[in-house]
Amino acid sequence: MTAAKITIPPVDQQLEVLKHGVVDLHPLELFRKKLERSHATQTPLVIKTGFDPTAPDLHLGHTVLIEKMAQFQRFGHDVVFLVGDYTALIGDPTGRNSARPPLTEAQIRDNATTYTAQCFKILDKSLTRVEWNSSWLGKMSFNDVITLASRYNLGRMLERRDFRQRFEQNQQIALHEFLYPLMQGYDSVMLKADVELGGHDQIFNLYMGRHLMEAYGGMEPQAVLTIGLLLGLDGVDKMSKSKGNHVGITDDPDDMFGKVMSISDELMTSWYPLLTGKELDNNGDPLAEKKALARLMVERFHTAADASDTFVWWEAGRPPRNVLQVSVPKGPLFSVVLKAGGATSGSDARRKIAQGGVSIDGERWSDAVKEVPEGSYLLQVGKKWAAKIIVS
RNA sequence: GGAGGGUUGCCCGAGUGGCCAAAGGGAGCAGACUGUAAAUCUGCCGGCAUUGCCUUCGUUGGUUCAAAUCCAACACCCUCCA
Repeated sequence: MTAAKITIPPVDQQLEVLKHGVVDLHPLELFRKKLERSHATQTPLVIKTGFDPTAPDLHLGHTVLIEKMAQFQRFGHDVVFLVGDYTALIGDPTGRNSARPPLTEAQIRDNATTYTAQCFKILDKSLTRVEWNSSWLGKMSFNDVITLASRYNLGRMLERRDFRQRFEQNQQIALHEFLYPLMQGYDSVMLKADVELGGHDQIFNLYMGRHLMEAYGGMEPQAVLTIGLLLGLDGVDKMSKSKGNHVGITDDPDDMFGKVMSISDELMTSWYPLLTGKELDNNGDPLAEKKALARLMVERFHTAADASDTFVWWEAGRPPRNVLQVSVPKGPLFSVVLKAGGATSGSDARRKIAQGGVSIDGERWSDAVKEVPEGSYLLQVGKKWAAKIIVS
């Protein structure tokens, strides 16, 4: 154990922090008992959290969970970042109404590498144990799989809402999808997990871990702890990269700031406590609160300097950055816009011009075929794009 | 093995012979407005082009003056019965 130097504090001190933001902590008594034993013997608990490397980047939704892991870590526990590289071959059916397309092993490798690197923006790398579940799942024989599968039954599998719905609606459920929860549960057996953390939608899979730990030779089952899910920017669905409603933790500062600024006031009330661990002051100025949150996020995943830089940029009305210098041949306006990179096609350029989105040296041009004379200008297309052009 | 349903633009989804570059929604883009990249409103939303032209509705071929729409074969997907 690498965490041996940290003193594990008394139970109540830990519980107070660990319970914050938790949706479900079950069974509480068992959890308490584990903490007590751990404190008494100064033996870290094994805290398991699995991540599916199905998309290459972590987003704010993941970070809520990772923050929770960090809390356990600060209390001296043995935090395991489990890369579900093998389970990713199947794809978690959670929340899905159809089977996921399989990923190639190479994709999974790449994704997992960036995942683990990104999570160390929050976790202490030296205290984090990274495990890959292919290291045991990949070695199982068909016999082992049969044994595993025999520990559960169809009826209980169909208790799970995703499966039941798909089953009742006559949608396809590929047989291997049933294996997913079993595999995730088996990970807990192999890790001898004391606690598994997950998003609240993972509840079925987490309980599977408890079930299998008991089924495999009567281990003490893990406690499960679920976290509220962070909604996506749309305020409707859970944040996910595939829905495109996410804030990636590698998003550049401007983008990150802007995305946070775009959320509704209503969404703010659920985001704020999840991301800051503090309650939102409902009497505060909503705009100022949101700017503060946006700034905090940039600071957390970039630097304080980035955060203040972005803030200044935002307050200045978001002038275009990275104004490139481009040389373009003389010609009609639409072709200049296209060649300077301000439009994706000639038609696109014409549209933008017609709609009043194009200006040269601050003056709006509306005639797409008017010749731009030789010289150098500042070309702006829309509010976010600009280039210094040299027409020759 | 048998029966049936499906494949439309970035996504979802109408469209069953001409009025279809293809309804509607979402996303996106431009503009207006605004405490906000929220909400709302307006317009755009295949490509080339200074009137017009070219390519698109799973693939290939066919019928027709004319096809996303009809026919045939093929591919892929799904459902039901066994």
